[in-house]
Amino acid sequence: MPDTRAVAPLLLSWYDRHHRSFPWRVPPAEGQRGLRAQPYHVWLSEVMLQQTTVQAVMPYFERFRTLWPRVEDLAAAETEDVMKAWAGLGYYARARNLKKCAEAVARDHGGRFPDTEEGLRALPGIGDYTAAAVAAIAFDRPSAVVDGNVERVVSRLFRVEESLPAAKREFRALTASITPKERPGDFAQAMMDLGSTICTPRRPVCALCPLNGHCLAYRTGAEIETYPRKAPKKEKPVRRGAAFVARAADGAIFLRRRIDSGLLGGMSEVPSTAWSARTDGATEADAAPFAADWQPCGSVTHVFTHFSLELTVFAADGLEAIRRNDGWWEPATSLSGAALPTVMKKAIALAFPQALAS
DNA sequence: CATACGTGGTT
DNA sequence: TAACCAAGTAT
Repeated sequence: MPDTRAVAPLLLSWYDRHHRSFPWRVPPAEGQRGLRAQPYHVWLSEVMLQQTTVQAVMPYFERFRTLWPRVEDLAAAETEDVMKAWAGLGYYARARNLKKCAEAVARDHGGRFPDTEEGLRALPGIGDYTAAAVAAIAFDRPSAVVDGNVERVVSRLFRVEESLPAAKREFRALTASITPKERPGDFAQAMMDLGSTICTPRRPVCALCPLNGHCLAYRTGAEIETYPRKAPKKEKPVRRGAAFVARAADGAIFLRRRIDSGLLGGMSEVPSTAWSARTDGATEADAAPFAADWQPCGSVTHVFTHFSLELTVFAADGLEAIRRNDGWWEPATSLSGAALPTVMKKAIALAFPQALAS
């Protein structure tokens, strides 16, 4: 077994020299002087970073912080504006829960985030990972912060043979065994930095790792890339459907709002048929939301987490923007700022290449 | 415990 | 290029 006491000092020393800088972070030197990142910023960044890359998150984080500087501002915002600001980041339940969480903090906690893992865990959109991360980073709690990076580091450090997701409990216990009471927030961020820059999924740079002297997988000559062990994945089915992009004479595009639950919940869309597993290849101009001169203009493919979608796109142009109760005509000038998920932007761009240029 | 839930980048 | 991956959560 690795010497669990030796890990944290080595890792923190490495972090002091090699930490990455982000808008939501406080550098370790300032942390040592007692400065802490704002819980609101830590929480916002952690939610955005769930299953999402730092690069993708960066502009969204800055945008949210500008639009809503405090959690009370976010709590008071229009949900539709939050969805618009989140559009393109994916996993839209996060945006809905983000708003609910802000409201709960403002209403039930006087605008202050709970400072314990348990208190945080009870809020919408905050699970085991985020509760532990916010508790450690914002409130100096020695919680076991386990994300995908940490699972990878720990699985190699201790050469864990059990597969994910069954190994979750073991990873949590092992992480707790190396988490220090001093600087737990820096330790958590250091583990994640190590996982994303040194202990990478493929081609890890073990020669530069501050923990290589204690890493069981490294010391025993194991095939390091094969950790963590994972259960085999299921293959993605293909679903098909049709989308109808209607443009008025003034350039407005007809949009609808999807129901709050399920895929792309609460986001905007162009009228579409259901997405089925049907493979007969029929076109369905007759499934259009209203009568018009619908012209087929090709198809777009979009890959979701658990299926691929092939969307046949129909377009109609120069329509009279008659008022309808099942949607609205989004003006050309505001279309690019609408709450449109990427798949819908693809469909609109195929029908009218300049529509989203704005 | 398994499944639903986005998107864009990398290999 | 198909596969894999990225700071997970809710049900």
